[in-house]
Amino acid sequence: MPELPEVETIKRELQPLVGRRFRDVYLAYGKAVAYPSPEAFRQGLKGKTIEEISRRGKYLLFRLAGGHHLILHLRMTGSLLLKSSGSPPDPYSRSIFYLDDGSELHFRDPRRMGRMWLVEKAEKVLGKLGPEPFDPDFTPQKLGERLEGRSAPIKALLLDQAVLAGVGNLYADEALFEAQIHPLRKAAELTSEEIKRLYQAIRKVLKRGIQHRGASVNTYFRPGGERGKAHLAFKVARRAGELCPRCGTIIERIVVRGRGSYFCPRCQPL
DNA sequence: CCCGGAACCTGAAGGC
DNA sequence: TGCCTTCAGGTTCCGG
Repeated sequence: MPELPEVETIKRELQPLVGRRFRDVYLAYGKAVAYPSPEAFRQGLKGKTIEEISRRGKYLLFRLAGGHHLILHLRMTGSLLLKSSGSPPDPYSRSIFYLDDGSELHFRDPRRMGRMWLVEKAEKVLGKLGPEPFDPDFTPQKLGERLEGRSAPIKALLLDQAVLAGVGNLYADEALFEAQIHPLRKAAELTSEEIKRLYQAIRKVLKRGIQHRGASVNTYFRPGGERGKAHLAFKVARRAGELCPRCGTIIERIVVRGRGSYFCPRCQPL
């Protein structure tokens, strides 16, 4: 569930960790380490200082002194909680990073889907990602080029991280509603006017999500344990049966590529 | 290469 | 009260 606005919020709120050093790492769920082995991961982190914390798509990056990168992906239910030393244990804390000032960073993940990497070159993990929605080089024309010749539903391509990085199921629905485009429209058949609207809608809903510090629809928490408020501003996502805020029609739910997709059948005609 | 469906995971919620 | 089904969704894998 953490999408770009949630990961961006976490990145911003973890900035106090820059300059801290990893004292040790506890791994309760070895499979969460995607690369290298859990033991090499632990040994590789020990004693390393965090020089920078950044985000790319839905990935969180810790650049470490000496050139390595710790990369985390929270997938659906992951969250990172900053705690003081000796905090009561949480059964869903799959990893605990112990820092040199006594604080602890808990990787909490009920559904065990989150993954971690320790690599020299971040490109090894991030290589296939599409453009960042807020990159100045990302324009409506660039979005159009990436949709060219694609017959898949636009909703499916918005979720494809190789097309565009950072958009997930909730913000995809919000962006399509904002642009008044049906989720099942074939991408290649969108007009340049619609692509421009979609481009603007994507940036608008992501920006709004960041301003609200993320959407807490289920297990998303900010590093201090607080919830985000972005879901309160959602217009169609997860709102089947409610009324469209624009025209009053009942919001529908369909399945696109196995994902629940919410839209207004009147504002977003097929 | 492109597309769509299944699988990975587990807790919450709803039906009977 | 309890069992069963459905839903949730980011990513990867696989077959067509």
